[in-house]
Amino acid sequence: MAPQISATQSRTEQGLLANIFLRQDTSAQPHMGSVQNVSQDREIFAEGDHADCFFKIVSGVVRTCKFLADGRRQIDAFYVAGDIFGFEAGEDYQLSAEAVTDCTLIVYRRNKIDALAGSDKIASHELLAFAMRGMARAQAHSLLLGRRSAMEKVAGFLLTWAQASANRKTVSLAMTRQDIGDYLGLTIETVSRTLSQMERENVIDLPTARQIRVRNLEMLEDMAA
Amino acid sequence: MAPQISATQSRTEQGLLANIFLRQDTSAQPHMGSVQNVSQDREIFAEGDHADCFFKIVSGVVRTCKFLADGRRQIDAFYVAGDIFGFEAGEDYQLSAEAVTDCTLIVYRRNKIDALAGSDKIASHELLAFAMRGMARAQAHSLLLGRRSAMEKVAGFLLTWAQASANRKTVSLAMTRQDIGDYLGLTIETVSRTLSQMERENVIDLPTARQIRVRNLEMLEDMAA
DNA sequence: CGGGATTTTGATTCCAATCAAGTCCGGTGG
DNA sequence: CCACCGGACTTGATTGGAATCAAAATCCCG
Repeated sequence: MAPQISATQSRTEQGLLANIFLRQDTSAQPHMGSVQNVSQDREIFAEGDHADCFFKIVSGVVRTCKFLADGRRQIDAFYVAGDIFGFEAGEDYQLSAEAVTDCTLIVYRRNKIDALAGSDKIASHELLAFAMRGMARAQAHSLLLGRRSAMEKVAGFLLTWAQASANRKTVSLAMTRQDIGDYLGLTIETVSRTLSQMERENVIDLPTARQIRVRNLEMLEDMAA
Repeated sequence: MAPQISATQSRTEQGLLANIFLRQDTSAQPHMGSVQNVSQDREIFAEGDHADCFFKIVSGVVRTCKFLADGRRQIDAFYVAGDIFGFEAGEDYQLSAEAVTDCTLIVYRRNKIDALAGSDKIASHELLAFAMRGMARAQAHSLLLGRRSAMEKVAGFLLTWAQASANRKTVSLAMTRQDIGDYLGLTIETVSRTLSQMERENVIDLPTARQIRVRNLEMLEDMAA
């Protein structure tokens, strides 16, 4: 199976990085990255596993998360088509990764990276840019979690997805309320109530639970504070 | 606002600094980094400033933070001697940086980095490692903020500093309760109450407000969940 | 010492969690 | 096609933990 990446490739920062690894990858060099399908809710890797691979998403949505002793789950990030995840500083994965939806992934062996980073000027530069943007993403998440109301968190979350969405008016959420709650540090009930309240205030429409139409973007931005 | 640095020294740094950037620097290359002193609570750079410099701490503590419209402040990170901060992916700083204590910093011009990253294998490799560690740090902060009790947050915070501290038994906090609260998403009252409760439970001693002696590390680790 | 900032402690309020029913699909089989 | 099932979601009532409001105690630093 030949990686079908062109459709999502041009997307954002990570597309740049992908160019490095994938520019010669049509099907002639399967060792550069093999394709793997993962079905919904399946684990891709677990916290503590040896991090010998990293992944690029062709299609689908992935979450990375940690599980606490008492069963609580915290989601660190969601990744969509074009994004790279599982790229670790140390030997082992610090987080687990799971498929939010059925996914198609390209798997890369990690050992190639060190070689590339040292030998290829452009590659090393873009690797650095990728890591820096990962840092910025994690920082943005921290800022979304600290001392903010449920309304501000949910509004911020929706804005992120609205911005990523091609059509800014309607956002399709691949994840459940539980996923959103575990990402924002809220319960499913609070997420649901907050969305309902936004609907009552004519900021959004909820045609279905997973479809969100932004009626008043400006008001939504104000809510995110 | 421009970096208001009560500054003076401009000697070359001699080895305290990033081994990568300066490993060949004995005294022959003063252009590599100048030294600056910043006094307590002074701003080092502001969110939105053009990010033409980054910094390495020789001594003192620095916080990076964001200010919300209503005056709330969120601290993203604390940096101590040896740490590098202000290293940005984009053109501008995403956060402000302020001196928690009087600080001595080494200032690097950012444009040198792109050159280094491309031309020097070892430098580019270590730059990448730095960025990846920054990502891991930001992720750890997110995990500390999401759906955790005040007790868990404060315990986690203390553990971080206890681990960094040479003598693990006594932690000297450079920052105020307000700083800790703004880092953990708690009020000063809650931070104070939580520390008091830990003292009542014989987990820590508080000889002074800023000195914390860990009496029962294991219990503290349990509290961090 | 003295005075202001920082920290601690106390009383009350409020937002989100928890507990508890419902409701709404989306799929499946009769 | 439709009735039913089960999971996901919404809504309601109550509780609980941290915020807020308020005041006292302590620590610096001159």
